Amino acid sequence: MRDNKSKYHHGDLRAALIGEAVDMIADGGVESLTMRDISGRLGVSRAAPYRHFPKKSDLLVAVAASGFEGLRDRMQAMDAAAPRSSVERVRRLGEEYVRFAIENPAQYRLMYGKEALSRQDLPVLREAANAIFDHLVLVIRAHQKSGGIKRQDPRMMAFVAWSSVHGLASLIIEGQILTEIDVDELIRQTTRTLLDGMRVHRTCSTRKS
Amino acid sequence: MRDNKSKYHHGDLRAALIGEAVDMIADGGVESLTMRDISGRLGVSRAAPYRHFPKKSDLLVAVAASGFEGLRDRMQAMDAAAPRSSVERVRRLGEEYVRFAIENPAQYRLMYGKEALSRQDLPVLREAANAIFDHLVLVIRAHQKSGGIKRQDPRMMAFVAWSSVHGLASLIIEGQILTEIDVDELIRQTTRTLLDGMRVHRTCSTRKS
DNA sequence: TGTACATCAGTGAACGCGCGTTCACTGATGTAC
DNA sequence: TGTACATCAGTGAACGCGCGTTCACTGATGTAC
Repeated sequence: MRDNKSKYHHGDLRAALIGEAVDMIADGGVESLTMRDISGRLGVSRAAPYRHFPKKSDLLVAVAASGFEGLRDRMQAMDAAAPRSSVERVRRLGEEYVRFAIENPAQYRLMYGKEALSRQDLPVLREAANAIFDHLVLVIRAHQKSGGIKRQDPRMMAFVAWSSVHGLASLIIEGQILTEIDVDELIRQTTRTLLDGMRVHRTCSTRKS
Repeated sequence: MRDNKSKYHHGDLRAALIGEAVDMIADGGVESLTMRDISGRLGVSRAAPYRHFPKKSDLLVAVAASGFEGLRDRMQAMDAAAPRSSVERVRRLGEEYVRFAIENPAQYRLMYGKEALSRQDLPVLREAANAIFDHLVLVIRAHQKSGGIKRQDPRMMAFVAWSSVHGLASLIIEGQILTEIDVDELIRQTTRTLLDGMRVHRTCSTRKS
């Protein structure tokens, strides 16, 4: 594409920048992404990116946004793949979430961290993140209707579930899990504990508070 | 102390640096901590800190270390406060952990994040972090002996528990929890769900896998 | 179909800033005699 | 108790680097007639 063309006009520098940025932060984290470096890698002058992203943070926002899109697509695809029980839906959603984070650690950090971006002020990112959370709420609500789960505020329960998978994802990403631990097994145990904990406990369980 | 003394020798610049660094990252995050700025705040020349910390990262390590100490002390104090049931011990430990993170967000991020520090290579920090994790394992083991909990690898269960509280702490710290949610209630729900999920489920529960 | 021209996406060099860190130095302190 | 001297913890100025970003510019593209 770029070979048989004059190189003066890149073709789709905007998309190329986002793609390269994703690769770069995947390799060395957000702090390794510099405007000078990314220009060099794409064989373009240092000023060129500024045609598409007036500020560096705008590029980072685009990277985060593409991350949210990717995660949303994966979760929706997973959920639409086959008709399943509501337990199974929640479990698979959680596991897919963790898997995404493991596969895209730096991007995940960018999406849910505070460091590089002030997500609060950015409606675009806010909506993207909310869409994913809302999907979780939806599935949990369905699980509640199926009857095997506590009838509490589904948003509250969604936060509890999110805490669990987000925490697991973070610990893995940040290298806090000891090597001798089987990560796949840990993921299974985590989702299972979560689902057991959300379930209605009948006569045999003595609740504390 | 510094008033009635000559200001040439600071007295305990090392400790003052750590203290001021904690304050600075509490205010504006790790990225707001600069060697120039911290010198100015302590009324000391820019080169002075280098007498005590040859590199900036050494100061950050000290800050993280003091964070681990603080967290460890709080957890041990909480655990030693009064004789309690093993459920209650696990619950309180979890809640105290989250509370520490909420009160010291930037320091917490420094302790368990990868960004600023490469904890892997630093035996000091590694041990400090392990001490805290080991305490959790200890309490979980005790809870297992009391009988109301699954008899799985306690380290695995500790990771599941840690995921839960670390995730909750992270979400709160990073501002991901919607304002309309009652955070205290969320903390309670999270620990309760965790404890319920770890419990042995008898006849009334149909386990999946 | 050919030409004039506005617009757009690049170039290459440079600016300016903030940062970590270093340097030769100097004032204060502790200790041996 | 007083003095000589090694050692330690500061000073103040500067170096050098990498970074985001800007500037006047130029080549390519699309469109009206």
